[in-house]
Amino acid sequence: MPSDTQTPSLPATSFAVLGLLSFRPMSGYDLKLFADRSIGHFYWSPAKSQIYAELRRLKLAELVTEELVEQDSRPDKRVYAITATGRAMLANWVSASSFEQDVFKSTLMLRVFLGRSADPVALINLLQQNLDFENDRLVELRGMEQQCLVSDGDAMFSLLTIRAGIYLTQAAIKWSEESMKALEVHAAATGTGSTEGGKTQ
Amino acid sequence: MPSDTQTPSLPATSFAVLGLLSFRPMSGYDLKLFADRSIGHFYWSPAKSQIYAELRRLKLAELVTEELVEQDSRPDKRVYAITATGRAMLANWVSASSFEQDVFKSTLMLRVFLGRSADPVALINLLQQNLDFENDRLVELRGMEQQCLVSDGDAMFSLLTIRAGIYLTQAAIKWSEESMKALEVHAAATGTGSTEGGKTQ
DNA sequence: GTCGACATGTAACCAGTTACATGATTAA
DNA sequence: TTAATCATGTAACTGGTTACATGTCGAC
Repeated sequence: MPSDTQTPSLPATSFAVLGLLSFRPMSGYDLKLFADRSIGHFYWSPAKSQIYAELRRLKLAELVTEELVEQDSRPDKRVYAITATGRAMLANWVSASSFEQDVFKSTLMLRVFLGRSADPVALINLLQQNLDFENDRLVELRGMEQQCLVSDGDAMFSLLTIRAGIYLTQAAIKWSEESMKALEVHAAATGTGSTEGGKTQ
Repeated sequence: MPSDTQTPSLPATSFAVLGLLSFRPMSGYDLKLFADRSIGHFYWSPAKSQIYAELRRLKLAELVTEELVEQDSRPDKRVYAITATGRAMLANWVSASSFEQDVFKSTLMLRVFLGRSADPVALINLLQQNLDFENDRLVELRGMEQQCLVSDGDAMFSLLTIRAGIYLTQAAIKWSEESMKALEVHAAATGTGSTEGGKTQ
């Protein structure tokens, strides 16, 4: 029936915001906090300026309603709630029959690819930084995984995305370790780096 | 010595192009082809319009030189070559002491996170699509890995980035399979999908 | 003569970020 | 009074994409 009455084709970001509002009505401020600690962990966190922009757009498209809530112990705020149309649009987008390619860009990988133009030791340092970072991230994700496991109810979908983060992080850790080893062998073989003289800066 | 005589702070894309030119001089057209089959496999492939734009920028910054090459069997072309300054800038960027966060955005993960708003069966189909895609990709990467292993010389850095792709893809495959299973159990438990009546569209 | 590879670009647009700007309320 | 949290936005910019536009040359 609805076929293409309208397909303004909103970007994924809009659906991210709309999707968060499907959990409960929120203000832009709340949304930013909620986004950072939910989809922020696997996807990304839009800047607050963008969240406010998305809310205006969603309101214009009548996918959410805006209500001015006056508070006495805090500044007034605008609370947004998803509409029936919004829920329908959301369900439609989430259950789409095909999906966009992932976007993945790693300047670390680019640097490694261009490694012949670099000091191997510097590259090893970068990989160590990355390893530390990914290890921390893994601990954090493990904590979140536990929280999901003890909670009941809707936690399943969160759990799945956390698991994605865990597997991806494990892969990154494995890669960093392996690459560091390879570069150490390479540095030793070509005699670059620490064995060499000064060259501090 | 050079400290900060200039740090125009070019984006990673500029260094990607500059880095490719460090292998050999190329035209914009060549660069696009080369990018797609090198950094395109792990990082991303800039649109050709952007490559030409980057070349203009790099030329302006005197990191590359432009030479008009007249051809008789083909249209004339502009061939770009990295300069000494360019090589220095590149080496500096590649061996930086810190690096930018990876950019990773997956609308599939977003959809899974918002899965409670969707038909589980549709979600399972999406995961199956993803699984097929990642499996193909893994085969492709394995092929590239073999090519690196049989070739000698500079192949090491390529090999490392291919391995990154392999580990990441394996993680994605594991996740897709696991998530599909979880969603099937969920669909069966809540009685959504195939057991239900019509609801074709 | 027209198709495909080679070759280079422009214009319009859009998603998204950072920095800036404002202001209420409360607790220290 | 001053800092922190709550709260909402604007302006300027940039990185990047798609669609469009143009043209050479060789092969069929």
